[in-house]
Amino acid sequence: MEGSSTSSWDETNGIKKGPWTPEEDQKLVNCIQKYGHGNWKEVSKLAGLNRCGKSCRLRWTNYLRPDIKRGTFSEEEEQTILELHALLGNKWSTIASRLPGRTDNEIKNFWNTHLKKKLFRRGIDPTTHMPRTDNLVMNSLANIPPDQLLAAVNSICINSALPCQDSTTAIEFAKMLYLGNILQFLNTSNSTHFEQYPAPLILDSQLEALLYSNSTPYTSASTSTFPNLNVSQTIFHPEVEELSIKSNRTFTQQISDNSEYGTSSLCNNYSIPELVPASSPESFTVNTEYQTTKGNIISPKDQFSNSSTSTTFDVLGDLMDDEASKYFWKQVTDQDTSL
DNA sequence: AAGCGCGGCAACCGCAACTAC
DNA sequence: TGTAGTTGCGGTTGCCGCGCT
Repeated sequence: MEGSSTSSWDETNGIKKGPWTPEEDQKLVNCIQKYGHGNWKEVSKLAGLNRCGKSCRLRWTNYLRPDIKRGTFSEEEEQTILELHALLGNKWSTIASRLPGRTDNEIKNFWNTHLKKKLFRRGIDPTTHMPRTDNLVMNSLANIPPDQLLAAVNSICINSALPCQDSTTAIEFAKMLYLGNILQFLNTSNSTHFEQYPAPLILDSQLEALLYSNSTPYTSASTSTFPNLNVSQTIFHPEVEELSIKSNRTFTQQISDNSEYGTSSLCNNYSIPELVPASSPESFTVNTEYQTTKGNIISPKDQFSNSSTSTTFDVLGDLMDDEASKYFWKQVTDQDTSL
């Protein structure tokens, strides 16, 4: 690598590469303060640096410029980056021009190391800013009629329990809430309103605390509403019940509060945009051809692998139980609350 | 204490766009 | 109009520090 002491020199041109020393920085700053930076090749010469002009420019613009703001990104900056990236894509310099004191390189790094992962964990494809369809969750959801899926999620929210010690069941609950959020997103987003992101997961820190607290579960298992889901029904702990109901209201209320996206509207009109494949730029355009009443979501065969011959709850059951999805759901429960 | 793996970030590379002649 | 030089941009690399075992 160029950074090591032995490889910091371009053997063919005698040009130094790699990390800058404080002395080099000082030379460059002094030179630019004195002469400005019209021609970077000249700057390098005048400063007495054995660096190419390009390297000098990079060092100045990304590190030495006096107006550079360093440190962690604020919430506002983060939001701006998300919004601009949804609109512009990887136009880092353009995004940087909207964030005073931030460089394109800094924003790019921040995106690649933090924001991309953050969106990914929220079930959003970082490239398209649309719900991800590259996983089992979305593939399975695509084959479930929206009204049945909505009913299923609502029913699960009402009928399921929140055991406090069993992490497996905690994951089960996370699945339900996650599905709810996906549905919520699908019903409130559209291709032109790029600022819209999924509402923060219902699985907030307060709920998480309850899920993982050491209190004894109120218990106990009875028949699940959904045979294939294997979700045990237990009696609510009063505190948990309150939160669960609140969570459920958060989900359903937002739908019913807005007549345009009301439950009836959802069920009758299927105002759910067609799912899009992950990471394909052309998928920015949301297909607005919706389903006919009671019909399955029709997805191109090359997009979704699951057959639609199974029942709603078979598919949902598979989704909930499939071993392959364990890692995904573990991530949801482990990391979503840190968003 | 040492080894290992991983994430963050500075810096480089290659290509495209721009400018001057 | 063609060419060479310069600048800007986005993708990629690899060092470094930190946490874990």
